[in-house]
Amino acid sequence: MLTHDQVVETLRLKGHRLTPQRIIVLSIIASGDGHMGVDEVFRRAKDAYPYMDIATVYRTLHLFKDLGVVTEVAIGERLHYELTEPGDHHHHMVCRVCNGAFNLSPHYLSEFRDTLTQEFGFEPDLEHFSVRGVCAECQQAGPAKGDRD
Amino acid sequence: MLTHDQVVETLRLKGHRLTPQRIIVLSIIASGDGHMGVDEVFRRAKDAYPYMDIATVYRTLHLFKDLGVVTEVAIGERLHYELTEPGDHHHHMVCRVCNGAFNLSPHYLSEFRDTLTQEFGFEPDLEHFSVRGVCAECQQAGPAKGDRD
DNA sequence: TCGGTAATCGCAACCGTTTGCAATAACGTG
DNA sequence: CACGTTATTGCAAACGGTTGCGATTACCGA
Repeated sequence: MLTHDQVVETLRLKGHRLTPQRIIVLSIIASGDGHMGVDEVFRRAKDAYPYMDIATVYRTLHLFKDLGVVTEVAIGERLHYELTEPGDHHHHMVCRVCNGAFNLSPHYLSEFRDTLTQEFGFEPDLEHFSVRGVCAECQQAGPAKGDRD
Repeated sequence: MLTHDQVVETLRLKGHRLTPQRIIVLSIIASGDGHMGVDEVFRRAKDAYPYMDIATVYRTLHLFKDLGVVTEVAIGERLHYELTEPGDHHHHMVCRVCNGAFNLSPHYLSEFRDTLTQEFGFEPDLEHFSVRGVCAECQQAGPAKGDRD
């Protein structure tokens, strides 16, 4: 997991300013133990700094994403964010029942990528690939209730 | 491709009403030669019937999707719709440069699905899978200009 | 053919997210 | 350390999409 200092360094290197708002958003994401929704980041950020605006949270998260500092994960319809783990690039399987996110090694996608490239010359964007479905646990717990959406 | 009568029959069977608005939306999608964005459906529908509301278009498209009459395709950030081709269930590769949508046989995904199921017990939702990327043509045309987004 | 009833509609308000803009403030330079 | 430049902010308006609601209307049965 990236350290606070590494993130600060990344900002400086790319010529971005180190504002209190960015530090707050960063520390909030770092303090969570996994992916976090925009609304939760905003709520906590506003606690820490009442003038914080939701637009700033969005802009900061997008900046961090572009810098590779945070990773975007689609949970249900909403995007969540987590600190990037350098050297542990992975995709996600997201359970539509419990909203749990499970890591998926890129290795499982390389075959698929190769097929598309070779068969169709199509170069897929798979960097932030995630696939929805139902995890093993929820399949055992849920089927009696009728496979509803 | 589904015929007008087949769609009407599907509506009746499930107890949905055959309103002018639904007929208009249906005929608009049927008249296009591929996927169509919500805004285009709305524009044409309003031409045909000026009171047409965007909410009605959305509700109608969602209904048609639930009934399996139309298929939803994610083009860029927006959803597009096309008449379902029964017996020709396929996925899409969508080019992020030209926004073209190319069909992808389910066969190319079955291996991926099996892997997830066997390795993780995860049952992925792949019915409306689509993958973004760059098509062969745009790769040849574009690289000189710098692989921008 | 004519109601009665519930599905559907148009409208307006709302949601989460993005964008334009003027005010603010981070940071390099002198 | 003070200054000027310019990225960044907070705010408000706009965006695409959804939802609640009262008015309308398709459809069934009499």
